[in-house]
Amino acid sequence: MREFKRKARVLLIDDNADHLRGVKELINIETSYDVVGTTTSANMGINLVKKYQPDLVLMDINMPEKDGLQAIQEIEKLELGTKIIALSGYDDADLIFRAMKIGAKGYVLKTMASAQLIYAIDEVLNGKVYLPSALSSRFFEYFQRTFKEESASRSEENLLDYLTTREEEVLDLLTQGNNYKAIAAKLFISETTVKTHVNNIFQKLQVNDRTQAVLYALNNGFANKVRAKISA
Amino acid sequence: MREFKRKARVLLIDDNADHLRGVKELINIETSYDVVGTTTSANMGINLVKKYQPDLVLMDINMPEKDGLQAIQEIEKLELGTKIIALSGYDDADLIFRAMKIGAKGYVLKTMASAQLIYAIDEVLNGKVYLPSALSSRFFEYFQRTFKEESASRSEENLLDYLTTREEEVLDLLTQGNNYKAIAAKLFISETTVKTHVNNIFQKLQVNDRTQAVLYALNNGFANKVRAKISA
DNA sequence: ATTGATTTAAATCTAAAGATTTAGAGAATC
DNA sequence: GATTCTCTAAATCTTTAGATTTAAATCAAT
Repeated sequence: MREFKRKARVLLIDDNADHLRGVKELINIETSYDVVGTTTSANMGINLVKKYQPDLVLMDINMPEKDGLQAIQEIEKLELGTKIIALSGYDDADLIFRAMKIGAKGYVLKTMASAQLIYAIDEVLNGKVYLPSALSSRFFEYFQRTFKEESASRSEENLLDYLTTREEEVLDLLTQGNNYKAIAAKLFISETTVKTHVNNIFQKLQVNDRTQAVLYALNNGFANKVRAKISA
Repeated sequence: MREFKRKARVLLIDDNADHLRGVKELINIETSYDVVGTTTSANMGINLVKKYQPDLVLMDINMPEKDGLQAIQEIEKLELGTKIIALSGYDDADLIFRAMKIGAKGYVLKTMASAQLIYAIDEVLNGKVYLPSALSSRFFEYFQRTFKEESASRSEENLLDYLTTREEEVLDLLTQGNNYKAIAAKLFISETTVKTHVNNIFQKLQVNDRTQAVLYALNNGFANKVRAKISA
C-alpha cells in the first residue's frame, strides 16, 4: 500500500499549534512520508503550497482567520495536482459536502483515531478518494436530500407537462437565449407562429414574459426533461 | 446491529432467476429478515412494493425489459419510505452516481462477497446509506468531476467579476424575473436608472438582452456569488 | 486637488416583445 | 361525420425593452 518511488511530501495547515505538532510527529513516526512544512496560517499555507508543491495537504477547515474551505479552493485553482484532506472538529453534513464538492480528496475528524488518519493519507496518496464510512453516510444523506427537492418539486404539478412538443421545442430555444427571429429560423416557421407558441407557453406556465418562462423551465427540470426525451 | 421490533420485510427484484434464488436463500439462512416476495420483472416488482410495502428492496438495475433505475424512481415516488439497494454487475461510476442520486440507499456489486451484501442490508435497514468503499471512491471521483467543470469555468474569466455592486443587485433582480418597473420600485431608483444599469450589464456580460444576461448569470455561479457575499 | 469610477437620471429613438383575435389544415379521438 | 387538439399564420395594437448620448452628484484614491 505504502510504496512510492520517492517519499511523498506532506504539508500541514492547522491553526492549533499543538494539534499541528501532534500530527507531524504521528506522520514522522508512523509513516515514511516527509512533512515538508507546517503552518498555522491558511494564507501562509497557500504560499507554502506554491513553494514546495507537496503531494498532499492536510487542511484544518475550522480556522478563525481564513476559511479553510476557501483555502482549499485557492489551492485547487493552482492546478498543481495537490491532494487535499480536510481536517475538522465537526461531522457537519454541510461542511463535508462542501469540502468534497470543491475537490477535497478526504475528510477526517480530529477526534478520530490516528490510524484512521494515516489510512486516509495512504488511500488518498494512492489516488483514491477517502471518507470514513461514518462520514460518507452523512454525505450521502445530504446528497440525497439536495437532489430530492428537485424531483419532489417535479412530482407535484409541473406546468411544463401541459406543453405540446412544439411548445417544448420553442421553450428549449428560449432557454438558450434566442429571440423570435432566431427561433423562427431554427424551426423553419414564421416569426408570427413563434409568437403564437410563445404566448401559449406564457399562458400555460402562468408567466408574463420570456425571462420568467425561462426561469420556470430551468427551476422545474426542463433541461433534464428534454434531454431524457432525446436520449429515449 | 440486527435487532428489529418486527422482522424486516425484504423484496427481491432480479431478472436472473438463479441469482434471485441464491440471494433469497442467503437472506433466509444468514439473517432474520423475511423475504416477502421475489420477482424477475421490474413492473411486477413495483406492484409487489405497493402490495407488501416492504422495508427494503434489492433491485437489480441491469434488466433488459425495464430499466432498474427507472423502477427505483417509481418506487421512490410512492413515498412509502421503502429503502432500496441497487444490485449491479458493473461498477460504472455513472450508474452508481445515478442510483444514489435518485435515492438508492446502497449499491452492491453482484460479484461481491455475500457478507458484503448482508452488511449493506443491515446498515441500510438501520437507516444508514451504505456504499462499499471501493464504490464510494468511484462515486466521489465522479461527483468531483461533475462539480469541477462548474468551478473551472468559473475560474477562467468570469465576466460577472466586472460588475459593480449596484449592477449585481440589478442582475439579481433580473434573475428573479423582474421588469424595469419592478426593479426600480425595489431599489427605490428611477426606471431610467435601471435601464442604464441594465445596459451596462449587457455590455459587460457581452449579451444582447435580459434573457441572455440571466442565463449567463445562472451558468456562471452568480447565485452562489451573491449568497456568499450576503453570508460573509 | 484632480482623476477615475460609481450611481443616479433624463431624453430620444428604434426595435423587439407581448396581447388579442381570427383562421385554415391536418391528425386524432369519439 | 363531428369534434377537439395541434401547428401554422397574419393583422393589429400596446407596451416593454434596448441603444445612445449627455450629465450631475458622490466617493475613493493618487
